Amino acid sequence: MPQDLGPVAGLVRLTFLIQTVYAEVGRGCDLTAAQAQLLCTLADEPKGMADLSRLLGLERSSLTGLVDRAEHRGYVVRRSDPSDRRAVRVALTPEGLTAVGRFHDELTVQLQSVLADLPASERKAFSRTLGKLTATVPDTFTTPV
Amino acid sequence: MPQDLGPVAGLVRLTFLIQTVYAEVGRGCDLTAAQAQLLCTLADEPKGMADLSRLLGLERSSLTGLVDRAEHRGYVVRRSDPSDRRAVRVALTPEGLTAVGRFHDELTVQLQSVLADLPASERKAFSRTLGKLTATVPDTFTTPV
DNA sequence: TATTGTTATACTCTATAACTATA
DNA sequence: TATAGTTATAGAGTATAACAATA
Repeated sequence: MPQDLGPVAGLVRLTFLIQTVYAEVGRGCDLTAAQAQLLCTLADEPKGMADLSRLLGLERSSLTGLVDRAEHRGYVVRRSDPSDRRAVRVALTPEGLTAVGRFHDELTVQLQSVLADLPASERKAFSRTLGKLTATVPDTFTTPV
Repeated sequence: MPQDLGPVAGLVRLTFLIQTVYAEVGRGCDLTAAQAQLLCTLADEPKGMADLSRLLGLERSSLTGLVDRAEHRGYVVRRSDPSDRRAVRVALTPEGLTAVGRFHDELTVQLQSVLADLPASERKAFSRTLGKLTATVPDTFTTPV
């Protein structure tokens, strides 16, 4: 019965489902969704506020508070950028790295279980299509270093 | 290059993409994402606060404020439930129906364009898989009456 | 002048806990 | 007692506008 609602409704429903899982896993790691996304974005390397603004799609002023709170919780630090005295580099602390590692692992488990009932061939085809659709989306789920 | 990140990363990226489109379309209709979801959930028929709480995955107390703001903007009204004097029925106003119609149409256009580059057969297979994955997700994107 | 980031402000969203009224 | 909904409170997220410092 829910099969023929069309791809658009399917996209909306899938997004709702993944958001819910994302938020639940975050809560289990004591992270809000926004914080988890921030930490994931920093998983590969430190970034400036302007980079983060572009990658996360947030205004720089919104980011100030987000980074403030993450810093206050000990997950990130602001470092000065030696090559530009206006800029800061936001980097994960060891605690931040641990948190994002846990988040990444648990989210992987949960999302794999969302896909678990699909036949392997269908999962593979689905994955390939996902890759096409998101080719231009910034990667906010890199495996932490 | 982004094709072989695996299905889990693909799901996260797709969700990020759809959320962004959802929020942008909402802004174009002067609706936040939460408000748009509320109105979409009411598109088929009025519902009580407890129903909405379950469908949207929000605490009833959170919903009070969400409905307050939507009511203040003229999109919904609270009506008393003749069969239970504790309960209210939240219903779309004509303005709310118009707003959700505009939102639904524009989101449909934008999401169709996300899928537009897929070959028809691939889009069909993708849609079918979406249906399977979201069979248990409450429908928050019914076509408005 | 343009860019980097912050501050000030306001609004929205959400949760927990305590409450009222009705079933 | 259990359920429907609200209030009080607090914290988080986000945007716009104005600003300071540096490029």
